[in-house]
Amino acid sequence: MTLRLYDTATRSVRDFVPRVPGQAGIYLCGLTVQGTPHIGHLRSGVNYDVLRRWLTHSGFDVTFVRNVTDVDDKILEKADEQGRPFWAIAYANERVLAADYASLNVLPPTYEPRATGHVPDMHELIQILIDAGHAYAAPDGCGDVWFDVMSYPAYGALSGQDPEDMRRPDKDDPGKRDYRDFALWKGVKSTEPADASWPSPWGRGRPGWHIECSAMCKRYLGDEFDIHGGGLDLTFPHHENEIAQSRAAGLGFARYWVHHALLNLGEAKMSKSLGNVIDVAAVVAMGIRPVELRYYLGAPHYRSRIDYSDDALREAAVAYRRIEGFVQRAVERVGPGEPGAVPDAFAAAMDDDLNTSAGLAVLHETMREGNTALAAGDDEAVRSALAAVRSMAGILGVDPLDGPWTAGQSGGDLKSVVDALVALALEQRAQARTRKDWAAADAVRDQLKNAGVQVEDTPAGPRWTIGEQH
RNA sequence: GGUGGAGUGGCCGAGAGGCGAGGCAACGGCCUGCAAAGCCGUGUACACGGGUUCAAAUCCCGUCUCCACCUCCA
Repeated sequence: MTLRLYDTATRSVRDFVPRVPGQAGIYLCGLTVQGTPHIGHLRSGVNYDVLRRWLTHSGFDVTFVRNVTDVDDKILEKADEQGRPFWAIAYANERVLAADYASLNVLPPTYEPRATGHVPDMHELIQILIDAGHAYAAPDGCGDVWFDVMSYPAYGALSGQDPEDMRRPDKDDPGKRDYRDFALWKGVKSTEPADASWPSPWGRGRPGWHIECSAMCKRYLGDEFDIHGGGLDLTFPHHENEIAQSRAAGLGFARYWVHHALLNLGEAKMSKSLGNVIDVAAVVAMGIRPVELRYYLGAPHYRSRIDYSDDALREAAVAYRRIEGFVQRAVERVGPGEPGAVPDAFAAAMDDDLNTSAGLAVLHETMREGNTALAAGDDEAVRSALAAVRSMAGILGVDPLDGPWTAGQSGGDLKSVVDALVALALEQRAQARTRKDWAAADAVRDQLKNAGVQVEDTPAGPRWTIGEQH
């Protein structure tokens, strides 16, 4: 079995053949840190984290690079509004992003380069393009450098756009030769802060948006690499421009283009400018834990649009708690064990363009067998179901026993104190039950419930959990 | 106007020519003092209108509705 991925460039599902056998280089367009992330942004991180985990599971040595765009028009705008340095704003937002990713168990990338740290790499690439006749500095000496779109015949191939059909903007930039040309380097303007510009052969300025990705791909993944990912909304112009720049500069660039669908809220994609935004904090305020949010974001296929709703999110949380419940009960019975091999059907689903929904169906079926084994007291079957469930959940990044959600959960001293108190209460309940004094027994259970402790009777005696049912 | 995509049972959500993915909810049953959890069973869904085919949710034609991109955007 080999992984098959949908490649935007060819509009087809293709076998994944790495450039170097056994290795995979992935570049994911990260965020422009002009604000704090919402859950739509986070979907991107989750989707590619699953791709990365699956490749790793499949035996690949994965180099995963996700950039941070830390200087752009909007960040400078915010800096101006707030009277703070642009870099302070960018970095603060980057920290929130990192914390959100961590809370969702999105693994840190192999490297996370920032645009501002790669200005010389960009200059190098821009000079190559100028020398090759694919770029030019604006004749008025303002410092802008433009890419000459019509000099690159394949322009539009990735996104299926015909340059002839492209809308002409209302106002043309006077420095451009053609309205389709895009900026490689932006000359500093008098209104912009001095600390947001860098020297260059064409005058002080800052990076055009697209060039940073081309430069960082080259630096960390080489002239040609395996997979370039990003949101569907980046296909044009961003990725189209990246290809044009890189190929025009003689680089092989990405061999596969993977785009994930967006998350909509109320008939439009979630975005700050529309104000239809939900972030991790808002989700947590609903009583949904980050792991449950991850399950929600990762369960639909990555190329399917998610129409966000509170109800769907809550439902996903319930589904996840079922998995968690099985794992807890199984662990109580046979111990955590180790994540084991993945069922063939799961592997087939994942190899089929990362069909996480079909994979989840396999997980649920395995879990049902595990529950049956639990009821039958077949420890061997419980062990193997647990191992399989854990490894499948692990690939999706939601193994209940592995992730930031397990940190501090054992609770140390507090846990043993609670354990003792609950045991005391359960002992009274047991005595009441022996007397068949159901009212007294149920009163104990109800009181525990009010305190946040759920009691369930099992063949092996009562077990209790804290605060999972809602 | 151009480009790409979507409309699946009460809800979420896979599938893409032929045995009803999976989850949530509901109902019936088993288990239980009761409950919870779990297990078993029940639903004949594929926007609409035509067509191709022995067979269509899946292919073709047309219609409607929606989304994304063509400007910054995960």
